[in-house]
Amino acid sequence: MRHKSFKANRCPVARSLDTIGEWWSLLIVRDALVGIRRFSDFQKSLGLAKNVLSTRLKKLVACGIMEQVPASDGSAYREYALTQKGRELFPVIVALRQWGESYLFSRGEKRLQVLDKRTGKPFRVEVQNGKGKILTANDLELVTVMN
Amino acid sequence: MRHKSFKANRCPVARSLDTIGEWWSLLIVRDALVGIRRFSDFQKSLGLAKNVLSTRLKKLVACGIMEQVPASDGSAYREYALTQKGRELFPVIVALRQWGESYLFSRGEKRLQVLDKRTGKPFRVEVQNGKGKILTANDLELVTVMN
DNA sequence: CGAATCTGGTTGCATGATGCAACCAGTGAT
DNA sequence: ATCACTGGTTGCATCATGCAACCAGATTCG
Repeated sequence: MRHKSFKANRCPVARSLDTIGEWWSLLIVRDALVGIRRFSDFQKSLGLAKNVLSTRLKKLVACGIMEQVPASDGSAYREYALTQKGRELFPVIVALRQWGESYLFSRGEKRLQVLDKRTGKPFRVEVQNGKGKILTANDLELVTVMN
Repeated sequence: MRHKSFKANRCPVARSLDTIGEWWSLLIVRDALVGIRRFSDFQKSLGLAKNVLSTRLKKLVACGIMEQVPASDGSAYREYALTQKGRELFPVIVALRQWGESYLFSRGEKRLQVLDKRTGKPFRVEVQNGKGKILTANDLELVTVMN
């Protein structure tokens, strides 16, 4: 049985997961964010089966997160590049990274990190209200709105 | 063949997805964040098979994201509550929500939204460096650090 | 108190998704 | 001209998911 789709769900979180919640999808976006562009490089970096990579890339292209572009080295091959829609998954990746750093590494373990190119300092994500006040899970209230 | 585990991966994003990247897991956390606590309420809200819900909840408890606590109404039943580790997935959920709101709804479509309880205004997540400057995907550089 | 119902699951089964290996056409390098 | 690399596709075995049936203990109803 195919697993359920959340495409028609009213909740944006569910729709997002429907689009990029499959195994590997967000890791492909993560790799793309740090500059990986070619099929074989994604495969080497991620170590996933080629058929699955193929399926995932097709879906990412189909939903406008990535696009196929001519290779940057002038060869006849093509590369995969993030669209604006794909680049805006950046906060999702950073939020996952931040949580993983906090809770899933033991002391002394090596880990990869991203830094601000300019300052060399790590990133943070914060949830804020309009005024720049930092919010936590206790501050939320649920409503339905029209787009 | 069982799908690959990222438990030993150096990348925090991969480890996070290993922990909460399965179908339904983040939606369970989303529901828990807005106050759902009981098995049957999760099932009603999500519409997933009971055996899968059972499996997911067990895993979430096993990895310290949720815990079983006595029912708040004094009955003999037990409820599921988020731990601190679970509540700190809040920015991940908000980031997914924000992206979904931007890209996955047509004009005029109804959608659920979360608001700041106090001000009634929507949340935003922002990626910042230490100084409060807002960053995008172009500002990042990848390094390996020791914990 | 006894029966019905609700809660929180478990078990079996059919089907879809994933990983692996083999294969293949077009491109590029020698 | 040949040989390897790139970017896949196809087939197969196994695992995960959804669905339905079932079940034990707690609660409610009469």
